[in-house]
Amino acid sequence: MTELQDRFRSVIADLALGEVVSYGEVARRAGRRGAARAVGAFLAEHGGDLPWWRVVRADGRLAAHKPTDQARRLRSEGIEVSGGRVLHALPPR
DNA sequence: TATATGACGTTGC
DNA sequence: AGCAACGCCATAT
Repeated sequence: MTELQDRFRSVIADLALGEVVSYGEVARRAGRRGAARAVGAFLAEHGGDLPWWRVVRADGRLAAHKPTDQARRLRSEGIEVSGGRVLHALPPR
């Protein structure tokens, strides 16, 4: 586990219930602005014990591989999901 | 070193 | 809204 991965893990582990952030936001909070893809790569192997479902794309779309599972988990936390998108927040900027 | 890849992001058409 | 190009960062080969 590299130090960068450790920071990613920390940021994601600290996400509160119902708190949804983008991959880019996670990278930013970890001090690696722009490393959104790296966040995805990290979750791909060490995402087992982390709340990976609270991480979505910048436009609100859900993760590409397990969208249904993610939608189910998000809804169980009170977050509205429709058309594979999180409505709640994430307005374009 | 160099190239390819992907749970991404932005911009422009 | 949807799509295609790039750009970007870390890894794997």
